[in-house]
Amino acid sequence: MAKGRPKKELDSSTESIIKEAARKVFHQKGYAATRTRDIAEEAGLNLALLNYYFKSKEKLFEIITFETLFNFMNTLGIVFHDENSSFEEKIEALATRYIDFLSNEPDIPLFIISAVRNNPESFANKIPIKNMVLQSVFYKQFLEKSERNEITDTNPLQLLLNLMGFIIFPFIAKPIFENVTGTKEKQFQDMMNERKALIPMWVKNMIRP
Amino acid sequence: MAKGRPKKELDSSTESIIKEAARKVFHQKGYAATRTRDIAEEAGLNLALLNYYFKSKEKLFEIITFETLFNFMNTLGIVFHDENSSFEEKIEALATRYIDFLSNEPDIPLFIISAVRNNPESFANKIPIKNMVLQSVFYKQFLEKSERNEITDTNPLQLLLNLMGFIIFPFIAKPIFENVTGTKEKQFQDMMNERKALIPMWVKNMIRP
DNA sequence: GTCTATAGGGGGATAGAC
DNA sequence: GTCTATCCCCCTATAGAC
Repeated sequence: MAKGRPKKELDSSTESIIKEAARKVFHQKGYAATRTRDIAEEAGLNLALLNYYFKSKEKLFEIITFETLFNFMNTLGIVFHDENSSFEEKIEALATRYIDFLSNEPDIPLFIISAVRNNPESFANKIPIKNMVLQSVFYKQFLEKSERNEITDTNPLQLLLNLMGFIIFPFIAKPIFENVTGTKEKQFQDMMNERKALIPMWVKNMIRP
Repeated sequence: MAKGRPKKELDSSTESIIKEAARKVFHQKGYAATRTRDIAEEAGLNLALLNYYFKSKEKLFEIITFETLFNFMNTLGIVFHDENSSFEEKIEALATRYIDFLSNEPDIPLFIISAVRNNPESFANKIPIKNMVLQSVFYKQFLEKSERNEITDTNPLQLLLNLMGFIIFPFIAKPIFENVTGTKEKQFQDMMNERKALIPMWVKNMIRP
């Protein structure tokens, strides 16, 4: 375990150090506002090394964007395609996993949304997200429920939007929310953990009031 | 009506033209990614005029940010403080107004969120949003309902988060959503209009399942 | 591979003519 | 008030020493 080279990341090669630094800074500030100097400084390395390993700021950004997006969507894919869990279990798993994930990396939603917005076409081509959702076990389970009249005519796309909104929106709105309500970091986190149980309930009430 | 000078905007003074152009470009691309040259071009005017009227890119951005934020929060304030409407009516009014508003200006949520994120302290000082929510008629009506046991112990902050998420999240997620589901502009807009009636229902189910 | 030094270009801001 | 021309800094990228 100590000997076998780790399959990914966390090795201390210069390349990985730069990538980690780039990830951090890009996630925080987005493409336009980050300077390559910020990344070099964050990495504790010289600016010239970025170009040596990654050719340009843009290439480096593309790599980070792809990995971030893939990572994010993969979590969704794994849960959505699980043959051995019920519809309800999937919702609970999704809420729990993503809330834990986003609690550690709250900048990711805004980063992804901005990246896609600035480059919608490249996004569509790189990751087969369409299939990830519309051909998932989750989606099929929803349609089956609907056919068995266990659902009071709810548009599945509205449901999907709300489900993802329940999970993601608080992290996006966090800075404003904390300002408006006077909530502090810890309270916010408590609320997010509360939502792991609340979201499945809300979704249930939504499809079967 | 034609003679009385309009109280605000839409006059064709150079200053207003620049501001409108700045609003458009800043909303679309954010601070870091817009060049003052973009704004000048959008306005059909010379670059030097921006500095003549607004001193610097940063000052111009501050003005746009303040006005955008004020405008957005004001809509919320008006609805939340209405003494003559019920709790349920307020939710419906909020959904309808904001969905119409955001349908015309879908870039605003992301703009505001990014602006606040990059400058949280200046945000808190400029607009008394805290009072706007926590001392609103809306909030009081919620607490009264809660005391009369018309609500099955729902955290008001969770409700607030969900209500705003129902309205705002779709517009933030729009580029990704359209990609993932293959939805087109018109379908998306139909879904948003559908939500004007759905949101009050969802909220109702949330506090009284 | 890693550094220092610098080229090269872009973008915010201003001088000065009209 | 509005324009053209230009300054000058900052940032990305690269050349070249070690």
